[in-house]
Amino acid sequence: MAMHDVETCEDLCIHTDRLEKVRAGLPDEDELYDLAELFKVFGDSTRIRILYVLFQSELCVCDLAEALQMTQSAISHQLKILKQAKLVTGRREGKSVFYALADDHVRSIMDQGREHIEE
Amino acid sequence: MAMHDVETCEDLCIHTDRLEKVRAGLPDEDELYDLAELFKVFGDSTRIRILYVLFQSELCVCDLAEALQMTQSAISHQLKILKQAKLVTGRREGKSVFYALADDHVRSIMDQGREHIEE
DNA sequence: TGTTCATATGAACAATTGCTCATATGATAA
DNA sequence: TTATCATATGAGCAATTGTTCATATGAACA
Repeated sequence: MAMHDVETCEDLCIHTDRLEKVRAGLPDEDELYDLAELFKVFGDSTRIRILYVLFQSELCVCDLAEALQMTQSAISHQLKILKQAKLVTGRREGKSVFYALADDHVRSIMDQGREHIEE
Repeated sequence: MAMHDVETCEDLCIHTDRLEKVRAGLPDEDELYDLAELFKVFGDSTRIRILYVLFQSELCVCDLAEALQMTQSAISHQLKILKQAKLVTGRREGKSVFYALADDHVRSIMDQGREHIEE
């Protein structure tokens, strides 16, 4: 047999019919990338904790820092990421900025996650 | 006023009543950590693409590598992570190992994510 | 048995990430 | 205005992560 592409295994292993269907059914590359970026935001325990705290009450940055026993700066950096992902919203009130969950998707995504963990 | 804890902001900012309720309502530290770990698994576009491919058909490692145009080694490493998170299962058939989605949580978590992105 | 082939895995490296520290911004109050 | 206070942000660093490369494992078959 002649030399074949080193990136792929033997012909017997490749199920060409399946691969065609699979490629056709895949969403856009961009959409999958964005989806991964979204889950990356959920993939940090500090941010998860912030979101869970906001489930219960909107809070200012300072209160969040106190609740989670973390630096104001650390919280602020993470809030920026959460805001960019449209998971939280900020509302200015005097000197403080109060943060709250942006919508119900946040809650349902996290609920699904917990269900999976509990098996 | 006497010197106060530099880690917290002024007393006026701390909403003690809210903080107490919030702390009481938080899930275990461990559970939140595990949840973040789960989302971390979804937070990579290679793994997201693997999962989407497996939505449509179970495939062996070699086929996955071909479908996503990636090294067998890279795919294998990622499959290990997906398997540890119980998102996929492996089934040996001769020399090949066929991977499939572990359960329906995977699909619903990703659907929720896509809904959020589409706004 | 020994060979082949699909898969798994350890080490190494580059890229990314979360925190800290210092400082900037921007609103409030004197 | 100037001072104060809550928040935002840039630079730097340590830790984590995804890929590659080389090699190990383990099942099938001669």
